[in-house]
Amino acid sequence: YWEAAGVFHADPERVLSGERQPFVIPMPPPNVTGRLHMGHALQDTVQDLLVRFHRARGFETLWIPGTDHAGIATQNVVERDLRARGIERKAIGRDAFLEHVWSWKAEYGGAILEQKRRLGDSCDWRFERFTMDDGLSRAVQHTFVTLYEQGLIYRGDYLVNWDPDNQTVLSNEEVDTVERNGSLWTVRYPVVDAAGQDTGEFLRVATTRPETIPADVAVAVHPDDARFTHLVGQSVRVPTTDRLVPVVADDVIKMDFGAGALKVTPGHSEIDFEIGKRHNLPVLSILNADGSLNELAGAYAGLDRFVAKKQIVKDLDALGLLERTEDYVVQTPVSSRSGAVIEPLISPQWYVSMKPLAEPAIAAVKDGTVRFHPERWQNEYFRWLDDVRDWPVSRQLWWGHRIPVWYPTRADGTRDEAAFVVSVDSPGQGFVQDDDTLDTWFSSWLWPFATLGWPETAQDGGPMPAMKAFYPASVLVSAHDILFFWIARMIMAGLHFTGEAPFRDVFITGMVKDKQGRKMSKSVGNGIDPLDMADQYGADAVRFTLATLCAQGQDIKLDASGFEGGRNFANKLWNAFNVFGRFLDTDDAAHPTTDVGPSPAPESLAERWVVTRLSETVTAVEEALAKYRMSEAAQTVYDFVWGDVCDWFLEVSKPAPGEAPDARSLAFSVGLYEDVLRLVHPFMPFVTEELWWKLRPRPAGDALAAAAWPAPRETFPEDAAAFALVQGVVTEIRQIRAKYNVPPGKKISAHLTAITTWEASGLAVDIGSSSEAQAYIRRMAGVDELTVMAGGSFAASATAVFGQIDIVVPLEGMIDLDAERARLAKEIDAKRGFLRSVEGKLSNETFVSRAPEAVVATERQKAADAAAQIAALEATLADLG
RNA sequence: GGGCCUUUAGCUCAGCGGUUUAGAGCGCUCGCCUCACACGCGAGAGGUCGUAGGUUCAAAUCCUACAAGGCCCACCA
Repeated sequence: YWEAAGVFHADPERVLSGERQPFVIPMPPPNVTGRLHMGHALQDTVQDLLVRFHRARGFETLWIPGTDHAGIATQNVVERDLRARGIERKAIGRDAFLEHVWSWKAEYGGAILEQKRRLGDSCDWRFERFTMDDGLSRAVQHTFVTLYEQGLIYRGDYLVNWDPDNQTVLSNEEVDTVERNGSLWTVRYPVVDAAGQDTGEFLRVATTRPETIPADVAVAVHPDDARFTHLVGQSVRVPTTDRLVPVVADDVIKMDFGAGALKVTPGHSEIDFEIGKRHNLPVLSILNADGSLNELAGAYAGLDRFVAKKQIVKDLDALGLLERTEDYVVQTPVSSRSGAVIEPLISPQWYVSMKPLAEPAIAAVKDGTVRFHPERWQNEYFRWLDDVRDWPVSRQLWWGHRIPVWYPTRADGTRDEAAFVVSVDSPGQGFVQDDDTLDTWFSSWLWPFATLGWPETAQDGGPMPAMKAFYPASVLVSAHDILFFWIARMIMAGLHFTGEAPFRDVFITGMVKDKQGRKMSKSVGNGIDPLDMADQYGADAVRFTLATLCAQGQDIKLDASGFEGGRNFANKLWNAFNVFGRFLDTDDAAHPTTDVGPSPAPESLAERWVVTRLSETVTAVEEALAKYRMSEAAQTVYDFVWGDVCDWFLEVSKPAPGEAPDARSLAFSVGLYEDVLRLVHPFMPFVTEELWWKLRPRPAGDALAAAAWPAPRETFPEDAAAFALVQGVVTEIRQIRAKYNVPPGKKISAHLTAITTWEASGLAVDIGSSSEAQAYIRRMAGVDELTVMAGGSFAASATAVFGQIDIVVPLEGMIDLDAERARLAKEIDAKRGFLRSVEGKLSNETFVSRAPEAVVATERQKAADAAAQIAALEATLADLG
């Protein structure tokens, strides 16, 4: 219904005309292969909460949905799928394979967004984008060419992280380091003289990777290491290959580690690569793309790297060159995708120069253009950007944006790699395109603006209307695991290509963990499926519970039973409606047939109290959401609905058994409940929408999802205080009843003597003359005979009379005059101290200028309240005197 | 090796630029199928705020050190 009515549509015109302010969230696009997990559910709950809240407040609100083509992940899924049907990717070739991927995408690619709709995500689905659709693809090509022209993309032979399983390069961020049990071998390298003869001396080298020995080009020692100074400049014989390599001195060598000497293998190790550059050493690469050894490895050629390792150790031992084998925990790099052990490998790849992009991105966060919530994540962000490395963007995959680089073909059919042309379209006949595709993040980093039409331009040459109206976005909601992959890069791309940061706020949610604090994962089987939970408890329950748990920045330990709380709350909301709703005239579809009319002004004490509480709650929720305190907002709503509306308002105002409410109070209840539904709707859209239609007959299209946030209502502080006093008296009497085991149905008599402090402290409540207050007390505390004496005596008591026994019980805490004076004096003292501190804060210029306005206003209010309370307390004390 | 986070009730956690009696949910105890709701109602028990110092009229909150647990980054072969 919502979607059919276009409730979630955002219209650029309303922003461009100045009619409305925009509020925009770009949804982090999930992988097309993905299935909704709890992390999505959490982030979507937060996003939808913010989106519905702003929509209700009159913002032109746009939540842009979409999916990511997810290069490696998708290629693997489809490849596996095909293999199960006996089809090999390489056998069918690139074009046929891509056709399979596209048809796979057509069939299954929409699943995750469907799942998000079940959660009630209020996206404008007309804006749905896919990172490989035409528009985004053009943006990607354009970006690559532009960066190349600006000198920010280059091709080079560098050591890359090679995944032999997927046979592609990975960025550093895609590589995890895990500890594995391995060995540290000490190997003897025979020292040779100038004539190439063994001197009989050995240089001992420690290594965890003996399979790379055939690629050694030197042995390095520390220049200050007296043990080896005589060897520097000499040569050693590389075991198993008998090549002669020099001994070099380099101060990165740690003298106290292993044997104090390092075998230098620039083709297969990062530090060695650096050492090699410093000493002008050649680079030997002995690995094939699939992880087997090549012909340079001599006898080991063709063996898999792990087999070769064992074989070489065995051979070294046989040659008498293996001195020692120790158990050793090896820090092993593995692919975060495939789990394969990563090999550092020399290979030609395309790189983006990151330093020039990083500098403006750092500045944008330093000067507050982009703000992180919680703030501490900016430190992580700076740490990464300060030390950012160039980004290898080419991937040896078929599924992705093909690199817009073209090579001329020579007469013999080979390509001239040196004469490449960088261009979106083919330069013409005789050119072939680079085989590689771009890293999947190379499209996602353009997401906030490429989804709005960038780099297309309007007729007048300016940005497209959607771009003009909805860029930059308001907030980005994500978890910290893609801070570097995505968030930082989006900020860089936004600033570089559009001149503006792509969003103002970044809200980083915690990660959802299992009950024991472990990451939820398929392999461990500890995941809780949000859709199962939605089936079991309802989507609203899932949403509300997640909002409740979404405290700023903390990871969330989730237990499936937690959703019961959300379910119970939804149920409470529903049942509360019945208290008055069952008195409405309805048709067969349970929809009201007559309108009870506009909500009348509050009359009774309870009505004036509840309206006041509503206003306070609305303000509190607004403040909490402005600060991204989701759990606090949810808690505030919960307390108001359950604690105030249900436990008190409905209990004191509902009709007695067998009676019906009068028309006026029914109209009041309907009006109040409408506001309650407006308030709860962003958290629980489904139940509230359903109930919305049960309150009044409404014209089609008058959906709650399109309705306004509760309008400010008049507040009645004195009545609110009076009602609070009634609550206090009721609670006191209930305690007495519980203490003396008075049966619940038994009516008792109560005699109250009001004490002066109530009056003097500004709460001028004369229960004795308020028949309303007395009625509430009778009803809520099970009292039939109630007598009240106002003022005069400071001894207050309630007398409970039941059966044959009379008991006189003092109302606790209200009798001892001296204690009362002391308490008052202490309270005045504390209040004065408090007032001093608030005034101090307010006179602090940095605080006043830097804190949000709402916070300063709250502080001023606190000061005013405190001053008033001090005056009241002093009056009371004087009165007691 | 650097950096960050956490430590508050039996459990999971709030507690925000220090100030009233440190809160919630779940669990627990007692009493209730009271005509919206037992997915509920009423009343309760339960806390040396990790430890030790310091600043302050005042500290769970700010500072220092320590302890325990977790996370991120980094080229000890």
